[in-house]
Amino acid sequence: MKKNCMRAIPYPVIQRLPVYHRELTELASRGVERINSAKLAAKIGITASQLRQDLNLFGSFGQQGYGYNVPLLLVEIGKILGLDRTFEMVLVGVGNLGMALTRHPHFRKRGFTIEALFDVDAELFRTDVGGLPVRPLAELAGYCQVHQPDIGIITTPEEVAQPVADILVKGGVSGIWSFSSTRLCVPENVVVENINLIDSLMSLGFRLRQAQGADELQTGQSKR
Amino acid sequence: MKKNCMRAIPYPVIQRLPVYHRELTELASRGVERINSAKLAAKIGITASQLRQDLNLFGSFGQQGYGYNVPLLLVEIGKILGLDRTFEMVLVGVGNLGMALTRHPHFRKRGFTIEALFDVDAELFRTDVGGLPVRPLAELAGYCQVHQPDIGIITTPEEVAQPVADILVKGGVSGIWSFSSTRLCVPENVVVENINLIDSLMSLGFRLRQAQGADELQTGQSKR
DNA sequence: TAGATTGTTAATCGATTAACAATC
DNA sequence: TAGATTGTTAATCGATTAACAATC
Repeated sequence: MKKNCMRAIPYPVIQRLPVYHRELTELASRGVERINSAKLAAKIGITASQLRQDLNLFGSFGQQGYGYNVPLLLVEIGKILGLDRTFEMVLVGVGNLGMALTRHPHFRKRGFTIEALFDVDAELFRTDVGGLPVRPLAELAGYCQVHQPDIGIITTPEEVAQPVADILVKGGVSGIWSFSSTRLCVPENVVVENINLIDSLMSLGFRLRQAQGADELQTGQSKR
Repeated sequence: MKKNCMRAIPYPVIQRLPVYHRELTELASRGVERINSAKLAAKIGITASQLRQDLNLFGSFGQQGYGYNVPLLLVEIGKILGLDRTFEMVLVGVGNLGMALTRHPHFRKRGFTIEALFDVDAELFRTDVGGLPVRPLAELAGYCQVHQPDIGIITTPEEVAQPVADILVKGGVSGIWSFSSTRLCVPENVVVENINLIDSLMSLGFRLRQAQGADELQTGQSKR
């Protein structure tokens, strides 16, 4: 019983979908057949209301008085997430992080495969990362024309993130997974997902201080 | 003119603070002396209202009719983010990602320094990553007692993320920067910042499909 | 002073939570 | 059938945006 015309899904919901998928995978692997929203939500750390609200954006997968069938719900969420297809990716910037991502085995398992690597450093052209040759950046545009990758991964230095994004966009990728701090300018039909390590660390630093500040207040050692 | 007692800062605000800091750093480096909320907000891609609202959670840093003094605001936000201090970190799990993070030069620049590396793989004990020796995991607890690191970085396989977190918590870290998918159970005084690469990629995949679905609708090629 | 722009209050919007009728 | 639990509507909460008086 699919929902109508798929209105835009709120970003917070999108972020929870992989979490649901992982939890259900775990349950299914343990042979659990059936679960209700209260228990599943508790495992994830959200309310049952929110879980049901989220699922019902996509359809009605449960049954009153019974709950949800684990394997069935797992399949449905997999479909929603597009795990029934594969995404071809190219990676630009074969530094430490780029290499680590290339060698990361988990992406392929979920249907995200890195098909080609690009860099400007001629030293790297001889090397081989995770079984893939490193190609000159100059070949990126041509490669995209021929192979039509879905996603471009940007792990370059800041200064070239935007120009690389431009090449990828011209090359026709539909999505960019960027690890740079630069807010990329791309046409609105291109989706950008950003992972910003420094920002994440700075947020952590802030919250750390805040927590410690709170501790101090509790122990009566406020700074003011 | 500092704000009173620092109520809990909403997480969305915390996430924007590093963005403000970066943009101001850029402006300052170009020698810009003064900026108003409208222009700064436009650069970042938010509303002027939001920017002013955010800043005023921490104090009044601007001046009516003038705007904000760039170097001054930069310093203030640096203080808010705790960039006037350093955070000592230990990293557990010296795989591809762990090594990449260790060699990443930007963290140190912002006051986040990785002081020690731990792993279970005896092969690694001989190697040296970014000038640091890799120590046996068994030494982690002892190391924490002696050196009192602020933050523990977890880049281990999923299965050991929680046990490692437990050791770190016992060792007295105030924050954990985790790259695992496991939702870590820690006492509430310990702050966890999670970066989940697979989830991020799956979100991107979903949005990609959604965007492509929308395109199809536009061109009249809906699937139903 | 007049113009610009903040700090801050009020209005809107969206997401989360609560409640409950529908129904398996 | 009676009990359980969903799907869904209504209420609440929080964050964003708009508006404007204060003021440099």
